[in-house]
Amino acid sequence: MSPRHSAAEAARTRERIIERGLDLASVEGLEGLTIGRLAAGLGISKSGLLGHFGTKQALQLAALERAAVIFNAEVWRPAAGAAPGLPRLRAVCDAWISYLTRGVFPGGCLFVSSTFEQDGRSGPVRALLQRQFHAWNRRLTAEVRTAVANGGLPRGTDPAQLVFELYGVMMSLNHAIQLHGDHAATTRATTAVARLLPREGPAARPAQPASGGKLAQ
Amino acid sequence: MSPRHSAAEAARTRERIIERGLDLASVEGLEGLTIGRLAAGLGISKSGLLGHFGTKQALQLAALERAAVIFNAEVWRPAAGAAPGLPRLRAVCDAWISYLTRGVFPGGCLFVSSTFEQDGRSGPVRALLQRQFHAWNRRLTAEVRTAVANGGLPRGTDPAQLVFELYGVMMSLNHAIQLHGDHAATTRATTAVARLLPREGPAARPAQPASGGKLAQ
DNA sequence: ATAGAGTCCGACCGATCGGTAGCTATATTG
DNA sequence: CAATATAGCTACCGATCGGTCGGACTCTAT
Repeated sequence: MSPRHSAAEAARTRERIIERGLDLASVEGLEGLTIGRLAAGLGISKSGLLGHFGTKQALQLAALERAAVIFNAEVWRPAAGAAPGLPRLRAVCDAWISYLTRGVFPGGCLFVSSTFEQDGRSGPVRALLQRQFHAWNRRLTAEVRTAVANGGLPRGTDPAQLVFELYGVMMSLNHAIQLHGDHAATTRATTAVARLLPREGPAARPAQPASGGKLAQ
Repeated sequence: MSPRHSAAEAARTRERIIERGLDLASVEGLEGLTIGRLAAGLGISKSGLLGHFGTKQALQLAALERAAVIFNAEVWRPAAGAAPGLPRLRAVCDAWISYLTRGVFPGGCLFVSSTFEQDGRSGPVRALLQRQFHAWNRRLTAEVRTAVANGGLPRGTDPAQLVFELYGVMMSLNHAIQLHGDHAATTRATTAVARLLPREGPAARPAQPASGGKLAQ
């Protein structure tokens, strides 16, 4: 059969560990990602697994880095082709909602669950999470500023405020899907985003506080 | 000294366990609420602690019930005196924001952290969380309906949509405070709520998508 | 052909997990 | 005062935690 101790296979083993680890972590949390269970699920030994990372913490960090790659591919890349400013912002939100609705991670967005698990602690894992959120924050904020600059959003818009509210929509969506299995929340998230990112004409939409009835598809 | 084995003292011991357990759980999560650490922190033995609850799960459930009492006292009761409908809704949101900002639980709102920890699992703890969220949901939704009925909110308002968005604001606030220590988020949450719950005249406020500049104090 | 590097394993470590058994000390009840 | 109930203790259980160690094995470089 295939060689089981070659260098090429080792890289693939590392991949398998991280991929499976992501699924496990999104359900059980970064702390619940235990080496024994992960190894058993992969059919390898604990020491064989740990040989690739050294410590559990290194494994957690590797999982978070990989999660960022996936998030980027799922949420940012599909929107990268859109025009800078409001159109791209809307594309990002569409992809973001789709990413949460499809359940790319079985236990919900790994960053959301990890955040609420790691806040109140300290150490490299929490520090990495902070940096990752900060980076995503800056990307979104910059895009909002672009939208304001080229007229997509009204001049008085506060970028940090808008990003704060967009985060809220996505967290509420993640919560509704994961705890209640409520898929109607996808529509609500879409509606909320549509109200936060109005159609091109700044004065075109009266923007009811919570638009009911038929949704804005 | 004080008797150490009386029935009256036992009730107080139980109280101490739950109170300390709440603090621990809000930081470490409901799973990280381990019997050994909790007992050590209280200066009692594991078996002495477990005698009050029987199992860890019973302790978790007791902690959640108590958390609901505290949440109720912090968020609902201060607003109960306000006029039904929009005024009470605004009072609830004010109290809610204050509750999150003051850090009543050191690790952030216990329900928020527990939710993201327990989703993807099953069992009585998750079931209780679902029921508690559901109950709070119904309370908020009913209040929104009242506000619509007595003219505080525009007629087309979708209660579930509005509650969904309010949840998002609070989760985003909890996230910003706990992960980033960002207290400017309190102002942003207030701004977001002010836009979701407009002043009495339904057509009085143009409702910019993300009000910048001076905040609505 | 042989030496070295790297992969993976089984066995094991001390610590901690949730939980149990049996006991002592106290409070309450008669 | 005697009997009962119970709060809390020490000591312990099997399971699992993250992690270490030495060796078996495969590949690669010389």
